Amino acid sequence: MTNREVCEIFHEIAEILEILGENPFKSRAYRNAARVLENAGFDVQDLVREGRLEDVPGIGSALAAKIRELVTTGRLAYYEDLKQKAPRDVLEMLKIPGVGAKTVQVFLNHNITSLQELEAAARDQRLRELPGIGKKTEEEILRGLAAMQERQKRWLLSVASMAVKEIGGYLAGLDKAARVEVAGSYRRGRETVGDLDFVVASDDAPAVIARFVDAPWVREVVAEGDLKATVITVWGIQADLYVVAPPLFASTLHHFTGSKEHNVALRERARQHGWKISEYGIVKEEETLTPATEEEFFQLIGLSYIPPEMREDRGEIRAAERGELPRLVETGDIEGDLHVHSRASDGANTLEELAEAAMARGYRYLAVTDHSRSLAFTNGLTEERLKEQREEIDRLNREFRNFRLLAGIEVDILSDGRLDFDDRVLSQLDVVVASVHSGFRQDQETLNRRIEAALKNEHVDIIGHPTGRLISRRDPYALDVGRVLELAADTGTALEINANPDRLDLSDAYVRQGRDLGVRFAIDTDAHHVNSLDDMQYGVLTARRGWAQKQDVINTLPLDELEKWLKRHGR
DNA sequence: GCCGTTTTCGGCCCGACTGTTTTCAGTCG
Repeated sequence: MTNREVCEIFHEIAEILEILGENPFKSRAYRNAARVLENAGFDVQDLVREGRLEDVPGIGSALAAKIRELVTTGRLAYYEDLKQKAPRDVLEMLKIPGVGAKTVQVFLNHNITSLQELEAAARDQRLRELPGIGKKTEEEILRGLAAMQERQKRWLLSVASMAVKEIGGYLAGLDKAARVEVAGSYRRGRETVGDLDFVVASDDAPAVIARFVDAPWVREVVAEGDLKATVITVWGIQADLYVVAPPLFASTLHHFTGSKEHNVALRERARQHGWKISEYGIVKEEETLTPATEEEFFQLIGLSYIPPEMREDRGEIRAAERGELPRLVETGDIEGDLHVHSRASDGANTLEELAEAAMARGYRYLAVTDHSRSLAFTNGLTEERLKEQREEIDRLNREFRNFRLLAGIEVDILSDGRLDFDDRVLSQLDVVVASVHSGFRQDQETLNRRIEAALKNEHVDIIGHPTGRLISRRDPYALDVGRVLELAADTGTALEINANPDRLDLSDAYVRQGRDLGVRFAIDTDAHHVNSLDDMQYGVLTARRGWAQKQDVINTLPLDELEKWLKRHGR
């Protein structure tokens, strides 16, 4: 029983309790405990073994007993009972927009106990007979049922980014908009976002709202009020707009940047001091303070500035109280990219084009790391072709000033754990990235052996996309990542934060875990085209979400220090 | 169900929008 499995069960229990009309604070307690476990750096099984469950804030005697039962028997009688009362199909009803626990209660009281029955009742116009439900709600439910698949979708950061540029540009162009900022999970740099939130400062809210719902990229207006509006865009992604008077901009921006958990924790803390926090500012002793900036906002409540990427209630508030927040790595710290492909394997560009693009981005170096021979479908390089490429790189480097192409390889970690080139070949290269591209379905033991062999090879500098996941398309390999992190800290091998928005691998949570162990990272784009060099921003966001600092990331090093690191790195 | 410089009992984050109501509950972020 993993942390994640316990969390899922707790979340489900919380939903069932709400539908059953139990004490709302009880379901909150389950949710809260689930969230603590999700973000925890520990394994519940260890805590159970060590009898330390109750030391975890949010877990008292009752929840501890339930976790113990789950971990030791794999089942939970209480949960089995609850499931009888509200089967999964009923919980699905909560996913319909506008339908919450109270509405589901009404359905259950009128013998509507499945999505099918719900749809039938709506079609027969029987729903509108129920208390608190009218014609509009009935229609909304029918629409919601039809769009359920689509609406649950989350969007990759790269897709959201395109929409943000368009919408942000449009809003910024409005006369009445004094300030425009994107908020929400996009601003926090989450790997996927469910919708987009914009905050605009204006003295004329109605005018801004009117232009927003009337924009050319609006497909459907979901809600329209005096201060906020919600639309579905032509790209399918939902966009929310909040318009406030200029003095309230910073408070509102903070509020809608979230996360929800961060906000709740912050308000809870404020309440303990006798203050009150809302999007309208901070109330201290009857006086409402409206900070001009987010920096001032945090200052007013006795905290140092918490960057958006850290606002997840994962310990950032306590760190800010103590002035112990890390100084997160920034895009401007990046001196070069250590994993890109050229035309020699499956990339699109020549070495010159790659070098030029790197220099245009202010980089001091770029490692060309084409695939190795065994990846035939990528036109992987043989030893001979690798040698030719090295010669061309040497020739080009003689012409560059303040820039260096590094000769590298993305060497395949073969199914049996050997590398695709022997040590003699690898030792002649500047940078060696080792990655798994086959045998994804092997068992955990085998996969760990393969990666561990690569980590222990003294010529390997970086493990590429360490867990192999593709966001919302392919799960990670069955890897014990904890063990990989520990070994990487030991051997001094860097782990990649692959910046490709489909990968973001390592993920933010693993970065955080690795950082605490002293792992070094390389933020690489794995670009197959010069345009993808710009993906670096997503990798940096992920690193920041994992609390990584400049010194945790090897490609922030100036060239001479990087070369020293590549030669030694801790061995 | 948790928790305690206000508490071992009585609290537990805050406000806008919508629809169904005639003053508010439910939902959402």
